[in-house]
Amino acid sequence: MQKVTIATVARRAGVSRQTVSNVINTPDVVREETRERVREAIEELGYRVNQAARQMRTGRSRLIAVRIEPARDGINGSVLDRFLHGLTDAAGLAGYRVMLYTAGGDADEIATYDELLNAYDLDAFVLTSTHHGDPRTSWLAARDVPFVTFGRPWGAPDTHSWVDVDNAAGTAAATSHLLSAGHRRIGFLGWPAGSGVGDARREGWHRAAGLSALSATSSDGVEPGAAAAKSLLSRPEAPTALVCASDSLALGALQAARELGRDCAVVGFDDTAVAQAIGLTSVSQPLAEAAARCMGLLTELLDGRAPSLPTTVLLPPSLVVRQTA
Amino acid sequence: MQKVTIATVARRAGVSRQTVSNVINTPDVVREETRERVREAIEELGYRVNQAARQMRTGRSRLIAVRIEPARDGINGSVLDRFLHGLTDAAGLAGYRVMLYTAGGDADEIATYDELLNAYDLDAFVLTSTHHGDPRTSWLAARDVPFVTFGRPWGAPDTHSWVDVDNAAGTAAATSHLLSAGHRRIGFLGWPAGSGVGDARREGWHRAAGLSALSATSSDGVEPGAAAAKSLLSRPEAPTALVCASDSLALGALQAARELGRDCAVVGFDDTAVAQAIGLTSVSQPLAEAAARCMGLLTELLDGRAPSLPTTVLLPPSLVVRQTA
DNA sequence: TTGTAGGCGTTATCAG
DNA sequence: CTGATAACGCCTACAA
Repeated sequence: MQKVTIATVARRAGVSRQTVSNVINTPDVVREETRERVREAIEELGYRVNQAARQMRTGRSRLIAVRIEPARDGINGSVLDRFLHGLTDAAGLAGYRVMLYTAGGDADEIATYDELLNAYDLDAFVLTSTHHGDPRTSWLAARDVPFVTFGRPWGAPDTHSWVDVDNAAGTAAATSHLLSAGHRRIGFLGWPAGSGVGDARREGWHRAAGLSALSATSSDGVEPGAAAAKSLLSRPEAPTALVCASDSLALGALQAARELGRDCAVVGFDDTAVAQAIGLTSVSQPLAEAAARCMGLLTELLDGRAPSLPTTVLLPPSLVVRQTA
Repeated sequence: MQKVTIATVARRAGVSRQTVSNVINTPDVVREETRERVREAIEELGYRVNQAARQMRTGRSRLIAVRIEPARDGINGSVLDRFLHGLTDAAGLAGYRVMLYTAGGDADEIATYDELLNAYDLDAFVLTSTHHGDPRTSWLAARDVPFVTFGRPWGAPDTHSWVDVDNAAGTAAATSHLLSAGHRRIGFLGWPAGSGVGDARREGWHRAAGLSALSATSSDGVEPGAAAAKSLLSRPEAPTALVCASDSLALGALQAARELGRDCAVVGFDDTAVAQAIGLTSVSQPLAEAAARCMGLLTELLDGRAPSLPTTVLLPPSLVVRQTA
């Protein structure tokens, strides 16, 4: 099977190479009849535009890059993977492909940008896990590289487009659910202040639960969560329900309650595999939609019809009610 | 910042473009001194080979493709993600990049191969989730497309290179561990016969546990696993320990034992986040190593120094002992 | 509406 | 060992 180029198609359809190119890139400029004939030839020959050649001419690769992270504590790591899947789907629909890379830290990641940009002419980046003082966004912005972030620019002005999930709304919904189930003392188990995501999750609970409610903080993980929950449940006026900043913490809370022989409703966050497996009520992020919206913003950027102001998208999470609350 | 091409470097180093190319691709053909001068120029200018141009010349893209699957039941889905991460790492080290795609089924996936091959000149594919009568391998083989599979060719002869984890050894190790802990009636909770992976996991247990041992099958999942475990534990001569084909099943078994008020040791498979979270003893697959070996086989294939016979790699899993066994 | 003439950055070929 | 030349497949002018 010989390689099929634009010339092969042209010969088959009895037109010039240029006409074939027009049919592909600017169809409306070609007469209906000719267009049809060319399309048939393309079909019959199974012709596909060669990206490398196109890229060399246009300087665009139709490739976008995303970093794949190691599955950190494993329990919450799957969030990124579901996002990745959604992004690959959405990119494919828009005629783009997703390229993966790994990086050890921000500096390492920036070096990778440089390489990817120079060697592969990447069209855009999707950044995840944004954090306070993130150097990646400013690097990209300084070079006019198109990008969107999944996660808002914590502590920085909105100088670029982003998509995020309304974390506060998630914990607020969880708290409301507990309130309407009759709970009156609803506690919060979260991370130490300073992480944007963690603070937002606390704030949503705080708003809905009222001032008198108890809270505790611990680093993420089942063990630390159990310890913190235990101290919370041992106080006078102990909460009868706990909203947690992650499924890991929620699992810890569940263990603490069991060990103490206490009945305590628990809600987690992220609706991970663990939550599904053990019947933990949890706040679920709309990851496929988030990915699709990221891709949508990106195509706007790449097609040049970018709005003058950066677009921001805040998606509401949903509560998945199971046995624990 | 102007675009830096091979010509820029050539001018800076005071040599011809070709010499620069030689320094990059066949260094030993250039005189030491010249080579050094060119290398300095490359360094100073931050020059990077343009993949698109190189690809056009050589027909090779230094890109390999992997399918990303939706996180099926979620609980076991993370296995593929860890593999993906390892592969991205290994590929980067070997100078390759990983491109992602999704597909609804085998036919859909084959159509994607065709597109990826034509449009992006992909160098190779890594297939996961091989199964009986897999049409993908024969399609690729018929077109001489380099590929390796993570998962052996079930029920077919070894006509291509593959990497797999020795599933039977994993369950055998789990069983031995239980035996040395004093258990004498060790049961197995697995999937219905027919899936290569499931059959291998059963066989390893069977070999180590002996003929008299009990087993039950159910589809994967916590609920089905609990039901099957319950019936197993209700029989006379019920097992005192259960080896399971997955962490989902193991979790079900744990629930069943608790509901029945029975003490039963349980071992899962895959060492997923759930196992880590709840302290489930589980068989762990060396996914990073599997990915690295896949990449190793691939580079052999791509560098033309492919052995005449396909290479097969069988990796031993390891048992992660936690509280449940 | 269609055809013709470069050139994108590399590398292979072949002469010096 | 080094340097000139052509070609990979496509797209953007420009001319017909």
